[in-house]
Amino acid sequence: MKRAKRITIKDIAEHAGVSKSTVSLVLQNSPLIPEGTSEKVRKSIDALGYVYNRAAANLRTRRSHIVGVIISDIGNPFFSELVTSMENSLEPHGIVVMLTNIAENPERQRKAIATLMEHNVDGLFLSPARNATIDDLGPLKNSSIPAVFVNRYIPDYACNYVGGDNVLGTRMAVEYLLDQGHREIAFIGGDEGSSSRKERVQGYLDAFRKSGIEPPAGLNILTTGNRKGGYSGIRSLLDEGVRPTAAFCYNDVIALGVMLGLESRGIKPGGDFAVFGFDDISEAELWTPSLSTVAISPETLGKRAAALLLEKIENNSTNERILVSPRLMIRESSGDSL
Amino acid sequence: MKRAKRITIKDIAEHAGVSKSTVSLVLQNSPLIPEGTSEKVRKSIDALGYVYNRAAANLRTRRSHIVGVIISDIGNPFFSELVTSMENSLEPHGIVVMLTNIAENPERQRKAIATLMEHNVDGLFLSPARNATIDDLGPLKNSSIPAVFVNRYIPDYACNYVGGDNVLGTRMAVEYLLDQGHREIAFIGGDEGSSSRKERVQGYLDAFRKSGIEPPAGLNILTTGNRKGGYSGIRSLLDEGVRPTAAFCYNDVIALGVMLGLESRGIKPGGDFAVFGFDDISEAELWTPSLSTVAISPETLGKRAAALLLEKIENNSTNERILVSPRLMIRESSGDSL
DNA sequence: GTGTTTAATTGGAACGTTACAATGAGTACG
DNA sequence: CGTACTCATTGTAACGTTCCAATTAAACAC
Repeated sequence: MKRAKRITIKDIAEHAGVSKSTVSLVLQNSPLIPEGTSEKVRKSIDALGYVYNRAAANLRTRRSHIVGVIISDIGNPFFSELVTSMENSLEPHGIVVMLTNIAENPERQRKAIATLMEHNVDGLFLSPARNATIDDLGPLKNSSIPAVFVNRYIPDYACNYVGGDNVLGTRMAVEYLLDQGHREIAFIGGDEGSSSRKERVQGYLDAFRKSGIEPPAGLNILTTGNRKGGYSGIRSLLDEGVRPTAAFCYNDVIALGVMLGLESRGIKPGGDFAVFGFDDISEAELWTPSLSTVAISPETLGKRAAALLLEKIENNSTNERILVSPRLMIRESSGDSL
Repeated sequence: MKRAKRITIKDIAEHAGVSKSTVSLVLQNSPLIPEGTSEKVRKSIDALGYVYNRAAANLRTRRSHIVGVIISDIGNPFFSELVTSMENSLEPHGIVVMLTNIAENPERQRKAIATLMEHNVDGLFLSPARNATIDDLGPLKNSSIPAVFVNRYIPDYACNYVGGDNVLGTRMAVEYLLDQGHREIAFIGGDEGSSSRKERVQGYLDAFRKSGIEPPAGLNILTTGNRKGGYSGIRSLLDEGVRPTAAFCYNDVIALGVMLGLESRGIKPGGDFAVFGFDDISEAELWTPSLSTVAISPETLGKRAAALLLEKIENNSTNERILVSPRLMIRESSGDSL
């Protein structure tokens, strides 16, 4: 079956009795073209069912109107909300999103970057895989294409960055717990090496230090970043006989798992035990008990990131680093004071 | 700032002392090229930091290696899992995904289709907006580009389709509830006009009919498709004084809302009241009580859809309609028999 | 009328790749 | 030694746009 011949600008030029240059000008609605001509051309466009070929135009203009989005783990609702927000902010500018999920795999990240660059993206959002290093940036690292790192960044690599203020957010939450009278506060979850975990631990320690209280020992544990991680994390902690009164969790998903784990041991989160999360994913509010958490709205993050990238695409100036301040969402899971 | 001159196939041809045709052949690792030459070329590629320009190639080959994905609502985890699965199946084929979220808006759907077609996608996945009609397909409807409708389709429009078997799945669930002794079974949620709601209602009625039982009146209500919809839906039903003993919900998200709504009225889902969902999103299993539901795994759906689209891209044959059979996931929320 | 300005239109060279037909250099055969 | 092959390589015309310089047409001033 012969592939149907594509209708091109040239065909519609013939049909309308003008040159292809004129058609091109109409397409970009240039002020040079008087109403009469452009209407004639538009009629031919409808008549022949022409569809614009952006790839061809791209070749000439060096602007693809595509941005790449590389996400470490779309399974996580935080990231899917983030992507949605980016897409929403970009769509009005006629920019379309190429999405790649790398499932925390540096190898895939590398490949994704290469592929997106081959597709000529105008810019790139990158939420790098955990443990990714400069080498996992592939051809991006000595290219001039605008990139914005979101939510995570790569140590020792100068870049545009938009993220929540991890240190501040965690400190606020832990200070809140301290105010409530808690002392044995566990830090649960996340895995080593991620920059944001480091920052959150930092905030956790800062809160103690600023209050002149010695942080408890043996209560800082690593887990995988999903519900199961939180679930088994808290259980193994309890199994060791340690009995904290509160837990600050690396993120909401883990916190939900922690709550399930507590319940499975007959401990009532929000009643007997205070639980704090981080992210404010949409489940947080609707869970029973509702989850107290540090809100860095993925929506704001996406908006800021989009604005920043658009600006960098326009005029590629120096790198910027934007920290959006978190808000404390106090709900049922953090309970009343002791 | 002058935009850095792009390194092209021509530059590396010069550098390697061959013609650009040869370089092109190396790039496609053609068997015509002996090891020596290709190695020489590859060295130049590394040395100059060349990156392949797919848009240019595309112009010649008419294959973009892009597929478009249009999703009615990515906020819904079912769809984000679906997208993830598609992306995973496509990535090994060197195909990249262009994602557009249309937020159930037919206007945006139309625009999305047009934009993706301008970008020359090799194929299209489409989960159409509710109430979308043939007209909302824009240029797609008389184009020959392979499209696969997923999870929803447009009435009276011949197309490739991959979806769960809504009728069967719902019938299985409602038959289960009937077996348990329930008679006053509500059908909650979804909004009118969506084809999948119609099918699920169909299955609901079929179950009654096949058992020779008259379906209850006044228990079939519409809601918005999110948690809030389920929450307020069941509450307003209870407010009217109706007292069903079980609810089949249009989807899991609504079912979770229904459970919250029941609890807010002192009714214990799983104990006093049986709740069934549809979709088996990942929360279903982890909620308390865990949600009984009809599982159409978005992962399988995505895989099947990807396979189908790939095949259609290879050889555009006649339309196919694939229904994947659901599985019943019996968990706590459907309780014990009455 | 002629010359000058302004407004519309157009030809053709890019953009970076691939595909095809053509060329050249070996090698083998009779 | 000429012919016929094979194997590597290459020149060049596409692909569908945009952009620039050039052309034509129309409008105006004197």
